[in-house]
Amino acid sequence: MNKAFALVDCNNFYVSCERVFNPRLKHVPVMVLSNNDGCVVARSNEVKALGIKMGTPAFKCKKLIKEHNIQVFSSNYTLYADMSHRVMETLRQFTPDLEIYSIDEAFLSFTGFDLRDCERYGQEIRKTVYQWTGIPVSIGIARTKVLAKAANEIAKTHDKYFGVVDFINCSAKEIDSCIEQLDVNDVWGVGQQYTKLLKSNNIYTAKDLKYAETNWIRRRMTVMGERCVYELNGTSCFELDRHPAPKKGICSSKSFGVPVISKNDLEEAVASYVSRAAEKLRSQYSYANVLIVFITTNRFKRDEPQYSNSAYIRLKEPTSSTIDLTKSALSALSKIYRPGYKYKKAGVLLEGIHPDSQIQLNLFHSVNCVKKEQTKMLMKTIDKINKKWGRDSLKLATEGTKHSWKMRRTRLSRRYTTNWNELLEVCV
DNA sequence: TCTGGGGTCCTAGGACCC
DNA sequence: TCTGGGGTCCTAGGACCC
Repeated sequence: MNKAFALVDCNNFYVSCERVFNPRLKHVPVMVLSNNDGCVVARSNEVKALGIKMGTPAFKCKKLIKEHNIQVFSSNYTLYADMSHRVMETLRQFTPDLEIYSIDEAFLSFTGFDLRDCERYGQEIRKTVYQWTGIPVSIGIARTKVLAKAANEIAKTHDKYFGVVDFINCSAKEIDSCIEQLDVNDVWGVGQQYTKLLKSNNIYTAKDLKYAETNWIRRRMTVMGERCVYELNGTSCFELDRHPAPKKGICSSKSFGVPVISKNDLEEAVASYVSRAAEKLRSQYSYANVLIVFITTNRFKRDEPQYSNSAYIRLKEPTSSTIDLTKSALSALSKIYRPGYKYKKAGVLLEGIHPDSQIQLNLFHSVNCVKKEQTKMLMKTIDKINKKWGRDSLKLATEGTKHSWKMRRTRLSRRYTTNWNELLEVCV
């Protein structure tokens, strides 16, 4: 059967989340910053119109913020994650056959639907998501994922389509004239490097790429590039990924709000990051046997002494215990820590990840099965308590309590949907 | 003063195996 | 003078995504 995909993408997602609970933000310029209030990661249309690019450091747009009274927010991931969940659950009402692709995007399978009605389905979805969650979305519908992405891009940038672009009921000629307006950089899978390469070879738009020579594309952009060209031509190469595989690598890292100098502070931070990573590891029922710890100074401060290093540890035995992982991480940190530097960032990576049902024990390492079982129960209990009473209700002492290095979030909105003390107040 | 965080896939090359 | 063929696994590096 011919496949059909709809890509539902939330418009300016983080900004839209802020607007749901603060109507005063409608029709005024709004932006959301990354961790540490560092870079711009979400912009309302008004901010986009001012020419502020995604990823711009906040301090570089200070003047524009003041001039245009841009409303600025720190990232409120608790709120965004909960709103995302609500949007996805709403989409699930239309079909259980969907892939949650990112915090603000999902592919829906329309295969088997009466495809003459695509446009109407799209409008219905848009209306319902807005009514139930307050989040505006755009929808692209096509025979392949890459084309659905392209249709979505067009829906988002041209008001005349009212948020839904359906390529399935378009002729090839109509599709061509649409994707001719799309910069090749806006094609899913074409990033900065490939854009440079393509443009220097006279491939400027999505349409140019569609008709490019596939052998050349394969040679220069690997098999992924070739698949992308096929998808633009309507031949589906990427399936709906309904059950995402467990992660092969888990990373937890963050920049510090203030430069960190003391080893003790660094240890606290690393222990906290291990704790986050181990939680993620256990939530997908896996063990890891490789741990990497890295620390680095602020690379933007050229006049300050620079140092960065990482330590790789192959664990004697795979584990998911925060206690075991923390011990290894701290001994790794000791090896690379050098006093006298101003550290800006630290992180922990877990690799060599396998399901906890397929664990390879070490022949030369005595196994204390009772202790193993006890640790497993302990971790389970900690996870349960933290789930019920909030993150960090129970943690290792090594993680510290002061966290003087924690990230800066000076413009944080409330956790309107997940915390009783932060509910929206309405004055009548 | 101030520059994010967390992932994926593909390829080439080396070590090693029979 | 002559030096196989066919694999797997691992790692590093480079591209991409949101």
